[in-house]
Amino acid sequence: MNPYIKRIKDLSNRLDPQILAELEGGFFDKKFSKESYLLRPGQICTSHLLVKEGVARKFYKHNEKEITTEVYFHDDVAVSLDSYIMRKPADVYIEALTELEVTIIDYSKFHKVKSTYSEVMMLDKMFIEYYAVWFEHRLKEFQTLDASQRYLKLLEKEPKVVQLLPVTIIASYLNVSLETLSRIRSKIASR
Amino acid sequence: MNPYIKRIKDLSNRLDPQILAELEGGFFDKKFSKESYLLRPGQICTSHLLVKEGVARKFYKHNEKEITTEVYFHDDVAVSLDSYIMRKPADVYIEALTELEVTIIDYSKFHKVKSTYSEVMMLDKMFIEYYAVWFEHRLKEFQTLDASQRYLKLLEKEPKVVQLLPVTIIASYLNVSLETLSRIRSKIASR
DNA sequence: GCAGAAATTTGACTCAAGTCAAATAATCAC
DNA sequence: GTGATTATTTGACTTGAGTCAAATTTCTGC
Repeated sequence: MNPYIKRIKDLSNRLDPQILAELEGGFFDKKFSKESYLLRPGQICTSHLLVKEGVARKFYKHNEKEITTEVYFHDDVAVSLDSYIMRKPADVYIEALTELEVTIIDYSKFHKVKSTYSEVMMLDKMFIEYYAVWFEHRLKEFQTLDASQRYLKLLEKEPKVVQLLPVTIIASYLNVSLETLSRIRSKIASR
Repeated sequence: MNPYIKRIKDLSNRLDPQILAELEGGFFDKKFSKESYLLRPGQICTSHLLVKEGVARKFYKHNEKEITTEVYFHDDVAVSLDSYIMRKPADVYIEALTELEVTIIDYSKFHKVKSTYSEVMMLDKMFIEYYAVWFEHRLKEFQTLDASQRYLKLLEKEPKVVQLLPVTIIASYLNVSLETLSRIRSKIASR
């Protein structure tokens, strides 16, 4: 696990029991079936979705083509930041790639607890910080690496994505065509 | 000005005078000469730099090539998020492109005020949220637009960048070669 | 186990954008 | 102003990655 995420988790676990109790009042669990959507364009994203079991992804459509921006596994948080923060309709889908179980952290309840306890506000801020830095790195990958380098980096940093997901989705995450990804893989295999 | 940034500014102005006074104790102004660096790789970024006068940019080097990630004008905040948040050595330069005057917001002082006043923590969080969403949009531009479309979008969203900066820097911001940018411009001019 | 569907690979061709080199144009120092 | 330096444009060529089409492999349900 990323050390910053680990720090956020540790701090969360050490919160005052009183606060934890209040927080959990705003959590509830929900199951989604494979291929169903947790969020669609046009909806406002009013919660954070903490993945308990299964795999999900976020993607958007551009000229009929799907572009996957994130893949979520156990303990990852799925959210359309843009929609959640700006309180405007989302332009992305969040989709269950398998049977999925999530904990839903509702905005309004969470917001109240944050305003009361600055420790919670701080944890929320740390989560966004992590997100911002993650985006910065991902942008850098697109600016500096070609298709095969991006694939190798993914293999190194997120092997689960490569192992568990179909080529279509891996390709859309790397922003290359199916065919190119297939060629990259065969070239690597033949080395 | 972006509406979310406007909201942050309005809220800042409406802070309790007591808080404002404490905050300003941690601010100080500094001048930089053209082509000097406000931050270099290896240094830890321990402050936010609020531009009062002049233009600056952030860039990194990749295989000898400079890649400009952001350009800062009056009222923009320059910071290496990665270094500032993770408290680790930066891998970017922040450079004065003109004579430059900035207000330096020191980490440790700012941190103290944030822990005391949750309104300030909240404003800081809003700033990061803005940053994260900005990065998300910029990433999307690289994933969906070709070189000329990126140029046209920059012209539309940040005309000052195109008007005030040399082609070298505009090209490195769009992540295209000098020559390609030059060809894009001549093609657009001849329409 | 087999037919049909879906996913993946391979081939042939195209094109956006890069590189290297040379030519202009703009800017600066004196 | 003039020559020198720097910035920008133009030309010729190369290449990474896309598209469309066909072949092959893998996965289904029955």
